[in-house]
Amino acid sequence: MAIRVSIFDDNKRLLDSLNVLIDGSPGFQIAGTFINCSDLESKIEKSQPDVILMDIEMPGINGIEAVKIVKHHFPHINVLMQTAFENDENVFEAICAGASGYILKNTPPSRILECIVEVYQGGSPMSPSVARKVLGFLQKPKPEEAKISSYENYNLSIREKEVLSCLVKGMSYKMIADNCSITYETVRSHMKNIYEKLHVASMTEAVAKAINQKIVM
Amino acid sequence: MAIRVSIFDDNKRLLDSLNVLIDGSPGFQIAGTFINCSDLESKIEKSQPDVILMDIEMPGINGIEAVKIVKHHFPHINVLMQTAFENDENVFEAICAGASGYILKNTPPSRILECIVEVYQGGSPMSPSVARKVLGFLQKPKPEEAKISSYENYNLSIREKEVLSCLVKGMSYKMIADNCSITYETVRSHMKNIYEKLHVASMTEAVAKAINQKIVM
DNA sequence: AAATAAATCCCCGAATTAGGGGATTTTTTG
DNA sequence: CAAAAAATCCCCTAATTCGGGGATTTATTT
Repeated sequence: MAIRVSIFDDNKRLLDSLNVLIDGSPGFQIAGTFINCSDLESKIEKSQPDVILMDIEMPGINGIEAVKIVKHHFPHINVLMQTAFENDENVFEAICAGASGYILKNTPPSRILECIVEVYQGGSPMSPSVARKVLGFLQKPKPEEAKISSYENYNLSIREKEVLSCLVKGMSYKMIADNCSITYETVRSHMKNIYEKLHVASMTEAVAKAINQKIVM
Repeated sequence: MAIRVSIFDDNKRLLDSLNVLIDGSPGFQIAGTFINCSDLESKIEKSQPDVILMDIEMPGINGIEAVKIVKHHFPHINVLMQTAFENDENVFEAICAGASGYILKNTPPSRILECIVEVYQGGSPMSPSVARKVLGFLQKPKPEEAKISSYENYNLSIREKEVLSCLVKGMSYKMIADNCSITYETVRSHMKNIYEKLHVASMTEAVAKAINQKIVM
């Protein structure tokens, strides 16, 4: 049984050549070709595709919005994104939106067919340069965390961090005192030091800074 | 100039066949073949590879540990991981460790050569099924966030959100009143409503919840 | 048109926090 | 070992926040 493919691309010429390519290849069948995403759901319901080939740059509803809609209403349909430009935000957003693959428009026709099959089989073909960006998203978080904890080291003492984390949980001085088995006055003392080290002057500021700067987890 | 490739694989037979494949292909050159990662740094220094083909499952230092060492001492060398099993943890860890590509052992020889070139050129070739897992890592966090903002909709009014965001910035009631051009008492009134909607009873709790639940940005 | 929600304002008293002073005892470290 | 840092405790006053009451004027929705 042939893989049914619907294509969304505002470039009429490209749309046609993809149509010819896919429909003319054994094992593939064009379910529908569309130059925009208006009335997207009915277009999909009528064409009943197994795989959608989606251009990112489109007037009106763009490819990323479209993927969100598709995955929301037809989660079983796998979407292969196609783009001329590979900028970080687009790649990231498309993936988060639920795209199953991401290839560049300069991908050779034979490879496009392979990618459609791979997507259909549950894989996620990506152009190597796109894949590198994707790996970057996963690898980045590491150094950032390192930066935060090394760059802005407020060098709070262990007790101070403990008190601060109690504060973030919403405890009052009294509760913190109880929790840490120290007196109210000691809590106050720690708080004063925390304020000085964090350069803040209120509980709320301290909490906000503690969370945002990931001083406490 | 040929791409210099070093291979690490504990399977002697596979190592030999990869050696023959790569060294026998134009544009490629074997820099070294090794059945384990002991004394890794000197092995790399002596062989001077452009790309490393690294098996994950190895006795002693495994492939993931090895990547970490490689990327730490020779960040310019791109590592292509190769594995028989594609379990989530390995994929994730290898990527975080700094691997540039990740292919399965059943990848056909011609494709392996392509992948080496892609890695060498700064791309990140991945077997489609691996890529799908990688996308999964990025897509997972989303639904959580979506849950938080849709599931737990505290339906704060616009003014309440405004007040809350001032609070998160560390403002006092007075400052908020000034900032929003309302009286101190109105701020209090909003705060009471916020506390009720958020199910909290102090500024600190409100701030912590606002940040953690991403109610304000 | 009536009901609901949002936004605004007011008062009181009790509780909590902030800022300014201290001081003592452990640890840690040069 | 001496100096520095961390952790503990205390008092006073001023400022701020919290939990109860209210009330009025706009939107918004039904």
